[in-house]
Amino acid sequence: MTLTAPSRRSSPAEDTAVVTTSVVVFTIRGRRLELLLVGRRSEPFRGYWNLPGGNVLPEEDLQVCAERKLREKAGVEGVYLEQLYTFGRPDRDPRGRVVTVAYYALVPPSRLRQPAAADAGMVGWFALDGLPALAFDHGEIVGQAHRRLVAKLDYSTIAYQFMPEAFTLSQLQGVYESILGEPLDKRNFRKRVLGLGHLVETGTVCRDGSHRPAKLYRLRNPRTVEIIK
Amino acid sequence: MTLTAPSRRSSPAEDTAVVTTSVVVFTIRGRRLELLLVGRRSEPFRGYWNLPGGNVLPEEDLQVCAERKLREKAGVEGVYLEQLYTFGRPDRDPRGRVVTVAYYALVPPSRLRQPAAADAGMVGWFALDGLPALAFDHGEIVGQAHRRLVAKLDYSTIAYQFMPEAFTLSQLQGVYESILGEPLDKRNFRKRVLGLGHLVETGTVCRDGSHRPAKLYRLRNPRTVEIIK
DNA sequence: GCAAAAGTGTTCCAGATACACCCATGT
DNA sequence: ACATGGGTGTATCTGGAACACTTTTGC
Repeated sequence: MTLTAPSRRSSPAEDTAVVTTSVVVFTIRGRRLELLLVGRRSEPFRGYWNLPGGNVLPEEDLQVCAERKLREKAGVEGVYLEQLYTFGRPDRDPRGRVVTVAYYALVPPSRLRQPAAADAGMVGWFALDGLPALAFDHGEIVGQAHRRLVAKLDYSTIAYQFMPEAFTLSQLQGVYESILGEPLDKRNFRKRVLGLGHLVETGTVCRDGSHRPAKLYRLRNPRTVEIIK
Repeated sequence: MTLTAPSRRSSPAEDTAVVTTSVVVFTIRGRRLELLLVGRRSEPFRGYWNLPGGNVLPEEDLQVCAERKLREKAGVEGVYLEQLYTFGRPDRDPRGRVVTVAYYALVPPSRLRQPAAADAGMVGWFALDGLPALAFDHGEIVGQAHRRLVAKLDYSTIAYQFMPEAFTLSQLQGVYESILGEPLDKRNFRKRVLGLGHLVETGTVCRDGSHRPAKLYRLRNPRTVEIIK
């Protein structure tokens, strides 16, 4: 039934697969939604880009594996990370059976290390609408991650995960507009977002140009994503 | 539960795992949401119930594996089946590293075979609020499946997947009430559901008691689940 | 004629949308 | 003084929620 009895599992390679995690790491830079890719240096798909990821270690939890990849490739920890979908087509990797548990992560641009590469290897940030050809089925994974992100925008507070500790309402609106790809009405946006009561004024302001300073806000409950409406 | 793990079959050399699928098979019988469980005849968790599922075959797609389990244990094909989440805690199976890709399925009660068991083995339908203790982390899987189902109820037409070809609005309302666990207003329900335009009258009626016959409806696009609003 | 479920409209309220001007600052 | 983004209120529309009686049938 669910599992073959241990006694019958004579050949150890039988019914096993390599399990990996891949992470779609999103950030927002310059009002554009971008994601992190890693250049492949070996076959298959040498010279292509793919998502950061790798094998799940024998005693490692799936989520922990994704966190590790995030640390190794993006150099960040403690950011929003959610399981997305599991990809397991038998032919998706020419080397053999590989089942990939995909995650997506949201990184505030303020948390990006300056050389985006943490460990060795070629890594780079790419605008979502301007991706190179991706290895394996990673294009499909990216598409699914983006759809999930857009869907969650309007029934949760997930967008706040792109924000630094303190931020202005205009910055927050910019994040929404970057993900949705369309402009929003300023007054309605502010009315709605303040009406939800998730934000509190810090009391400080942000002066960053020759114009009126903007009030800074912070989350009432940082680190939590709430379902709204 | 106190099983020793003498045959713990982690393969330290290779990062491989046994990959299985498990399926939370929902149906609605007698205005109650029920799901299919299989009795375990061997250790670990002998005598407990668990979800139908089993190893993914070497050349088998994950979804195809779930469909196969659905056929073997529930005796149904072609019903709604969606990937739910992947469970991979290193210690979730005392025999070794097992990564389970969980699915959930919705079966119209009209499609249930009379002896619910297709192949050999003890299987049974259980009301969601009255489940026995489940093996492994299957209780957690069921909880997540139920939450997903409830969430999808009000932004998709997923409930229709429980309906036979032709059905009355009262039957459809009963399905919603069973899943949500609360009564709905008849007029508002009918107004909303007819307003969406997914249903068409068949022209026939259903006489099933000493009262006015009910109009039968069918889906404009059966087999598809649409996102609403 | 009575029991039992089918069928049907209106009012009300809340949340979304559309829309334009003054404010505080740096140069 | 002027350029720049910050900040604010109202009228309207739309979709959801509350709510009770008539209709058709079987017995």
